[in-house]
Amino acid sequence: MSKSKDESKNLPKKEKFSEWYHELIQKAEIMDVRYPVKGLYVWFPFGFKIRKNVYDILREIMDREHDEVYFPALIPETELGKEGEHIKGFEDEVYWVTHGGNTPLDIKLALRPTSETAMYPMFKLWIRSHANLPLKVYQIVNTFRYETKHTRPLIRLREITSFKEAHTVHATFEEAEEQVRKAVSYYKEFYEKLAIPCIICKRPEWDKFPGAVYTIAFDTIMPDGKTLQIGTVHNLGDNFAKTFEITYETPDGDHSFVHQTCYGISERCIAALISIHGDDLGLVLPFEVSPVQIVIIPILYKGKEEIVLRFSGEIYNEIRGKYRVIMDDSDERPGAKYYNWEIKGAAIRIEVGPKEVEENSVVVSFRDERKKFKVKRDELTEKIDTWAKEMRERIYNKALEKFKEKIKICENLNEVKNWIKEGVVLTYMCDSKECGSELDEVGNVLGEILELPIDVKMEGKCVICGKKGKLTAIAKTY
RNA sequence: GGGGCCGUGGGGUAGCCUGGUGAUCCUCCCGGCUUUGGGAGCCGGUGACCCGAGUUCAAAUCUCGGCGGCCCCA
Repeated sequence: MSKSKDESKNLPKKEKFSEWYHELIQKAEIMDVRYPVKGLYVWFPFGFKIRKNVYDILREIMDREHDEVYFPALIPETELGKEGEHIKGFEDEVYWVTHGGNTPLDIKLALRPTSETAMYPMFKLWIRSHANLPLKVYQIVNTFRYETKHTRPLIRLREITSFKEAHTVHATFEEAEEQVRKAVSYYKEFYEKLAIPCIICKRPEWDKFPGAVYTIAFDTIMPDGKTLQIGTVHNLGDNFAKTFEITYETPDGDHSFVHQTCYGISERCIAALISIHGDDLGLVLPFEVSPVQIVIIPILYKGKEEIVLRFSGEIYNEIRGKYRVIMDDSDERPGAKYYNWEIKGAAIRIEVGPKEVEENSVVVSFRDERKKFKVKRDELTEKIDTWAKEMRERIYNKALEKFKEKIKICENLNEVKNWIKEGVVLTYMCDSKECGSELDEVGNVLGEILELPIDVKMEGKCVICGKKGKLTAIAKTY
């Protein structure tokens, strides 16, 4: 085996995160990056299966109290421009449809950068009385943003293909507040299932969603120490209600503006999934979302093919109804198959050779640990659920360890400036604008911490002025 | 926002400076033989100079523009 052969087959090491990510996306057949338009990528069948498994979880959570809907992708300029702050936040990155065939359109149509302005004129028609409230809907759609910065598959896209956006409407601000709390707990549950540790914080005033009263965001920490925003929850107050004249009749016959929230998660959740758990050999996925939960590899010695295939076939038939399982009886050597399924994150590998047939056992290996051990044939099926659960816990704990290593509590500005190059800074910040913008020049102020998977004191002295401050995260961001 | 580098079979590359040979090597892929417990071997095969304009007898190579990609700094 020559060195050059090795290099052309292997992934770059994960320490070179940017290269690793770029190649893994292709080698694991998640996305084809060769589509000839900047910022647009193609989902391969395998990648799309990951997407389906992940979004099935998200959908299950949403379906508990939201109805799924679909609003059009085109928004008339007249609606998009109604909310002043909102349009200011997006106008530089809107794609416009200006012609129907060769005929210029009277009113230009925007490809949705997000759907508030598509939905809310309709909400005005839907909502008439307090009996119509609350309204809770979601949709999973593509959205378009003309990104001028460096685009990256799943992370910075011109077409976001998988934006789950929920929109709710309530009678009062307090009810909207309650919905925000629920949304945060839903997203927490979602990311726990994906074994992704998150920082939950309240975005500073200058970084909130355009048109919102406030924004709560989920960020995770990528292997290079930069953070990735992977979910947002906005309390819109009655800002949009006033713009779009969404009112309801109260029980005593008055008319009031509604209060709204919206919250979203995009395919960045899959970027996080891949980046946080993957290793030098490829994808590592929690059992629940892996497209190949179990792969059976028969080891076919000459003359023994038949007994080995029969034995592994029986196992395959026994578990295939319950799990996503593949029997790899292709004409490759076992070692090559191991590598191929490791890059794709097959969670459990079962090896069956002549020895196992004789002993009535199998050899099992978990993708995250890569040790091999023997299991009795009859005990195999009943153990899978337990293994899956333990694997998710191991993966989460490992992710949490790495997460902790990249966070540091900084006592002074110098420490902040040094650590920002390595990872996420936690420090204390007062609510004055001056201190905020001073810190925002060092890194991006993610905001006041609401929740963290590690124990830290929530209040302290502002790192700039020394007055009373709150625990705040600062980081380089994607 | 500013700067730099690059575009050659499906993937990775040599060739470009100094224009002219049958465009190099690895991998993938296809067919055959053989083999199978961590990327086997041998034989045979398919497949490429980003697009457009220009210079020239002649362009992968030089010039300009477009499109696309990568990296660094703010």
